[in-house]
Amino acid sequence: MALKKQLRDPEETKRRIMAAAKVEFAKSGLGGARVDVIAARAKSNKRMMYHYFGNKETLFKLVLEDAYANFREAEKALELDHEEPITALRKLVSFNWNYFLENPEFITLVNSENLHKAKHIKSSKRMQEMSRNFVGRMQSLLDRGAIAGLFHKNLDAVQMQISVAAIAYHYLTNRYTGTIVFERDLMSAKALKERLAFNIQTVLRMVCT
Amino acid sequence: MALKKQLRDPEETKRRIMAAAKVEFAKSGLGGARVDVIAARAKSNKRMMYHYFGNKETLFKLVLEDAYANFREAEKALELDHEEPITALRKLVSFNWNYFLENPEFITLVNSENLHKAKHIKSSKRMQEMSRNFVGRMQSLLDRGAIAGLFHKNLDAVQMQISVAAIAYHYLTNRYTGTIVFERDLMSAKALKERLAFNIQTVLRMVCT
DNA sequence: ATCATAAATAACTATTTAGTTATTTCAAGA
DNA sequence: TCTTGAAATAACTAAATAGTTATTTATGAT
Repeated sequence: MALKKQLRDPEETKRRIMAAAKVEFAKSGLGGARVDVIAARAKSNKRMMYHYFGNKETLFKLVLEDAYANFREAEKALELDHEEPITALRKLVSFNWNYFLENPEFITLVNSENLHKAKHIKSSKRMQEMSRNFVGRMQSLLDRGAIAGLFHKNLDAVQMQISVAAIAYHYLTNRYTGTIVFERDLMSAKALKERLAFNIQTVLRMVCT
Repeated sequence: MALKKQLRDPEETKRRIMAAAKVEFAKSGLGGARVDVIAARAKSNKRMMYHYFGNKETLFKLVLEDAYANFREAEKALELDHEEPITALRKLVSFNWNYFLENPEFITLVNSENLHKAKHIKSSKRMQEMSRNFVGRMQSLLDRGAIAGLFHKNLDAVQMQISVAAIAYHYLTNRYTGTIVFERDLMSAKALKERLAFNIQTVLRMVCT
């Protein structure tokens, strides 16, 4: 009876609260999120949230760390060190695009944290550990490309990471105002396909000799 | 006595409320902003805010439209049609960077509006009018560059506008989480100078033959 | 079986908040 | 100088909200 639903299951309850909080924080930001909404969505209650997480901001911090962890894990799973540099870069640009597209809550959580000047993760050990190898992977990709004579030398890995994220993230986070400003449906299947192709082209033009 | 401060000055009161609202909305987002704080900062009171603006969301809409108007006006004032294409593009990239740097409230206001799926400006005539010529200016810049044989042909002006904004906006809006993720001070004078140079290089590599 | 403990729930509270009412103050035109 | 309408203010209210208290209920160890 491994699948029997327990009436009392602290781990499962915590998980449900975290999942509900992620939805609510993503939809309304930290300031706009309501703990009653989180409790109701989790099919739990406020007392459980305060019991397991202490307060709203701690819950937000854990949800955000979790979102970063998922993103970093997914990126690591690409295993791009085994790919030819140009293929690896194409895959990395596509990965960023698809991840932000499929996980829009990541974007709004990060935006919300920046509105609060990153106070929740400022001294988070877990965040630091997650980020460590992240730039390193881009650096070794750029190094391999440079050695092969494919890429420019001395490209800054941090600037590249930020730019690869930027051209995907910015398009998607500002999709709503963008639709008005540009009087164009930025989210049609055709538009999305075109933007991804444009982004790949952009990054290759940035790095290729 | 043109400078004499009037005790009753509806235009000046409206202006003060708008200015105060801009600060508060930029700092806390629409959801986190407090009308009491706006009234106090404006050295006015809530009743005046409700009298002149009706409600919090209408005030937000006007503040946001105003922020866009200022941005568009500043861009138009560059008068890039008289510049040689590459110089014009350099100036446009620099303008975007400096504007976002010097007007951080523009970024947070736009982020807040996107969290709300652009509901406040969705049917704003004023927004549409402001945006009209904006893409056109990029298009004519790209056309002039292409005709001179300097730029690639058939570059999409909308994709270019989004990308030029993205590489500046994303770096600056995510400055706080970025500082943690990259374990690097992204806002030192040196870092800012380097990023601007990197962005100019990026855009030139995107478009130049 | 029963007992101790942790999980779960609902009802409650103190505070905050957007928006309103009632009242006072100023200034321009008659 | 008096009157009138708009500008300004302060005190208020109803609803919402983060966090708490009091209580019940299930479960695993003995």
